Order: sequence, then C-alpha cells, then structure tokens
Amino acid sequence: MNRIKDSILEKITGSFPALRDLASVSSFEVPRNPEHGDTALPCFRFSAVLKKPPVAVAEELKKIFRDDALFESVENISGYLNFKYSRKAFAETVLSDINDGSVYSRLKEIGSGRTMVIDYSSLNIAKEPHIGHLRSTIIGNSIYRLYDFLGWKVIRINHLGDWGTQFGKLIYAFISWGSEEELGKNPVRYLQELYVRFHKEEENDPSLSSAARDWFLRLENGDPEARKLWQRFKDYTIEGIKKTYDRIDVSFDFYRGEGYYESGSKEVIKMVESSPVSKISEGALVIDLEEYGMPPCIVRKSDGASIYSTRDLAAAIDRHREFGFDKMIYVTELKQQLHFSQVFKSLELLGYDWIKKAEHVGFGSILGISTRKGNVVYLEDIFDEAKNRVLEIMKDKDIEKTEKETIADKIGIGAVIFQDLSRSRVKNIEFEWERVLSFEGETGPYLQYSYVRIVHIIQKAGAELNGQPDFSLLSDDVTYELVKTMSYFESKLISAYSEHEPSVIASYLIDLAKDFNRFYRVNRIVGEENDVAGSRIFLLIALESLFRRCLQILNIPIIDKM
RNA sequence: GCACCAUUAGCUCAGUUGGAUAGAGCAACGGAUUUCUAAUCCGUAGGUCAGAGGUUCGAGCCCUCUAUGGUGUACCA
Repeated sequence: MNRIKDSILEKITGSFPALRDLASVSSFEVPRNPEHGDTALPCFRFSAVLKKPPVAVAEELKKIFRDDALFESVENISGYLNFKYSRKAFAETVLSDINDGSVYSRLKEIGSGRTMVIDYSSLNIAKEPHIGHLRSTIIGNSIYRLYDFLGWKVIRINHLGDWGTQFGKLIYAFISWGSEEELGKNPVRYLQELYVRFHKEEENDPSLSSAARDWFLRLENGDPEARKLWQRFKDYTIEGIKKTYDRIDVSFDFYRGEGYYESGSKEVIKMVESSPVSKISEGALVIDLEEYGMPPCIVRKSDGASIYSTRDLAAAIDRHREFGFDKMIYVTELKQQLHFSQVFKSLELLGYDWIKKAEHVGFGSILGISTRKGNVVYLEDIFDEAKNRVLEIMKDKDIEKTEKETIADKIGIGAVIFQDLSRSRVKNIEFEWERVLSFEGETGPYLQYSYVRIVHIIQKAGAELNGQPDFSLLSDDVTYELVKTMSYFESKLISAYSEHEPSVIASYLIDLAKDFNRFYRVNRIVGEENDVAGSRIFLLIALESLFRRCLQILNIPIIDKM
C-alpha cells in the first residue's frame, strides 16, 4: 500500500528535509524474513548525507514513529528501519481502500483519458492462427485492458498482413494449382496449404519467386484479376479468425490491413522522394541510416513496388493524423526490433517528432513450429484438445451437459492463455503439449478454481452478513499474509503497466491464490459466529474484486463453477 | 563480422529495478478430506545464480571480457 509508505516518508522528510531527494516509495523493500517486519527502509544510503553510520541513522528515524498507531513496532536492526504494521489498522486501511473503490479511482487517474493506439495480433491473411500468433494477441489484449483499466482511452488496431509479395505467392499458387471446390470447404486452411506448396516448389524452381513478385506488382497496380482474388482471400480469412477471437474474447476497434494504407504508401513515397534524407541506392528509394548503425530503410523497391516499411511509415502517419495519440504501441515478435527501429528513426529524420511516443513491445518466439515446413499446431486444435482433457477431468461432476461444455472450454482457454502470459515477454518458449495441458500447480485452472471458491463462499454466507466488520478479527497469521499480498495490488499493476509486462500480474495472481487457499484451509466462514463470518466476508469481497480484475486484464475466462 | 536477447534447483520459471539467510511450480518421497469444491493444503529433498575480473558499505541484478543458445543483419513480413 503506497499510502502507508507515503505517510512514513512524509514524517521522515518532515524531520530530516535533507533526505527528501534520497527517499521515495521505491526505497522500501519487503523483508525476506517476516520476523523483520512488513516493510523496511534500508538506511545505508542516508548515512553520507546525515554524516552518521547507518545504524545511528536508523536509530534517529525510529524515534519519529514512537507513538504511531499505524505500527505495532518500529525497529532498527543493523541499519534497516523495520516496520511492523498494526494488523488491525492495516487490515482496515487496505480492505476499506478496496471496498470503497478508492484504489481503483487512484489507478484511473494514471491515464486520465489520454489516448493510446495499440497494434497487435496482426495476423497474416491466408494463415490459420497457430500457437505463435497467440502471444501477440494475448499480450496485446492484456496491455490494452491494463491501459483501459488505468484510465486510458485505447484504440485497438489489427494490422492484418494482407499485402505484399506473399500475396503474389498466393495468387500465383491459386491460379496454378487451386481448386474452387477445395477453397469452399475450409478456405483458410486450404490457402495455407497452397502457401506451403508454393515454398516447396520454389526450392526446385527459383523462377517462381519472380512470378510471385510480378503478381504482387500487378495487385498493387490495380489488376482486376489480382484484386478480385485478393479481396476473396481476405474476406474468407477475416471471417475465419473472428471465430477464434470470439472464442477467447478478443476484439478490435479497427481491422486495417496493410492494403488500407495503399494510398498512404503512395503519398509516403512521394514525400520521401523529395526529402533530403532519402537517396536512390541500388535502384531502390531508401532512407540511409548508416550513421545510426542500421541498414537503410527501404521505401520503394527497385521494381517500383512498396514494401512493409512503406506501409508502416504510412500507417504511423495516418494514425497520428486520425487519433493524435499520446502513446502508440506495437506488439510483435522481438525479431522485428530492427525493423521498428528503422521505421521510428526514419520518421524522426523526416521531421515527425511525435514518433517518440511510439514504442515497440517485443516478445520471444515460440520454438519448435514452422509455417513453411508445415508442422504447425493450430490454435483451435490446442483449445479443442485442452477442452477435451478438461472434460475428462470433469466427467464425474454433477453439471448439466451444455454448461459443462462451456465451462470446459473456458478452463482449457484459461490454461493455454495463462501459460503464455506467465513468462516474461522476452523469453523464447519451446512449445510442449504437456505444459500447455497441465492444470495443476501454477496454472490458469488453479486461478479459476481459487476464484470459484471465493465466489461460492460469498454466495453461501451472504445471508449471514450484517453489521460492521471487526478488523481485529482479521489478524491471525494466515489472514494477515493474505491482506498483505492484497495490499500489493496497486504497485503490481503499476509495474506491469510501466514495463508492459502482463507476467507481473500473472505471478501476482498466483501469490493471491496461494495465500487465499492457505486462508481457506484454516479459516471457515459458513457457520461461524456473525462477527467472525462478517469480517471475513468483508475481506473476501475485497479479494474477489481484485482477483476478478486481474483475471480480466489477463483475458483469463471467469467462471463460477468447475 | 556486427547488433540485439537469453543463461538462476533434474525440468519450467520468479526474484519487488543495488539490500538482510536466492524463492515457486513440475517431477520424486511422506502426510492432510464426516468440512465453504482435494484442479486444494502441509512437509522432506534439491543451488559454485554460465565463467573470470571490476565498481561499493553491500552484486543474481550495474560495467568489461569470455563461453553457450536464440534472433536479426537492403528490396519477405
């Protein structure tokens, strides 16, 4: 709870103004050994300013808190100023802060209505989403929900890969080998097969590469046959991927493929041509970035066609013109880091100062799968398999059949999403079925299960509730640990937000769940005396509210039965 | 060649931005259920934080070098 730290700081800097610049909320740490207290202020760095050894500094500071009701004890242990909260006062402060909504209002003020544009998921047309696409979708959606929760106005854009040489490949492949009948059956999967076939044949016949480039050029020049096919491929794919998005409850404000920026790209090319920072190199129009240690940013290929950098330049300019954002985020694989550095630097050189508000949020790859080789694990297949495993576990549960199906689907999805979000963004992930399909220990279903328990207790005991909670009844060790963990909510969300790191929330949820399950084991509610039950319910209402919000931010489905 | 990222328990990972005795989950072994859901809880065991220097009161975290793995490096996205 930052509020408590703030009040400590206020008192300290009141007595020792010299420490004003040295001490902040982040100066505090949580002692590893609980006997050392609940929060601690290391005084080592203050000793130079106050010209005293750390132990003497801590001793001086300790005197300030002599009669403070907020603390049970304040002690100086070898240079650390250790605070032990009064459990009753602490529970009251933390739980009331949540239950009266104060903590949420404070968090809303962080964004205070500023505008953020986020580009994520960004699937390729004619490629069925596989496990590799889940990361951008889920990390991006989670960052969106976090910003939204913190009071930002967020605009979500799905920058579909619907333009480029790959489309030349597809058009060529469909005209050469395609069948209308096959296309009708399962369009997306069929297009993908054609794509894989193209790459295989290309290995033996390099002339296919130039044929594909040629088809793309025709597409870009408005060739009716190319356009017609392109539009059909695109419509089919969007229809298909929307089903997957619905299943995991992801949506966008705009689907804007690269094709959307076609005219913008032409304007960009014109503008770059007449800019002093561009030049013609090996037949291509480029912005030279050698000075910044990067290869040039290509704006127009030597065959006259645009390239992805062109489209990204156009998209950024267009988005700024339309939304006037305060922040723009791109969520893609880490691999594209260089590309975005080039695009950002180029825009800066072209005089677009606002590009400093843009940020590339990269994440590690999923290893062990490859589209070109065709050994792909499709997202829908993973969700289906997960659902089946869950149904097997649920076979003896007394739940009506269609409801059971729905719940199993949500549990499976929760498992898949959680295992993805629980690791730091930058780490590569080796795809392993056994990991994705595990439901015990630190997993999505564990969180869902814990949440179900919380909700059930509140429902069952709800009727017994009356009167004011007595916070002195919430001071046993297990309860106290839970309240302490709850008190970290605000700072955890802020650090997830400033690092664009959903995994911070994922591991926080695990902490909350563990502390709650321990609490659950020891402290009963249903059937207890009114004052005890009522006070514990007050705690659980706060917990449910934190828990639900964290699950929502991570896109883990919320269920009330399992 | 150059650049970026990673390296912590048998496996998969945390580590509150430089603080006190490095923590979880899985796997292994032992235990808990007439109870608000056992997809849970408790315990045992497991470590040269890749290696070597450096910075300072203090380093898993910062700096330098090395090793290993991954990725990128001009007309694919």
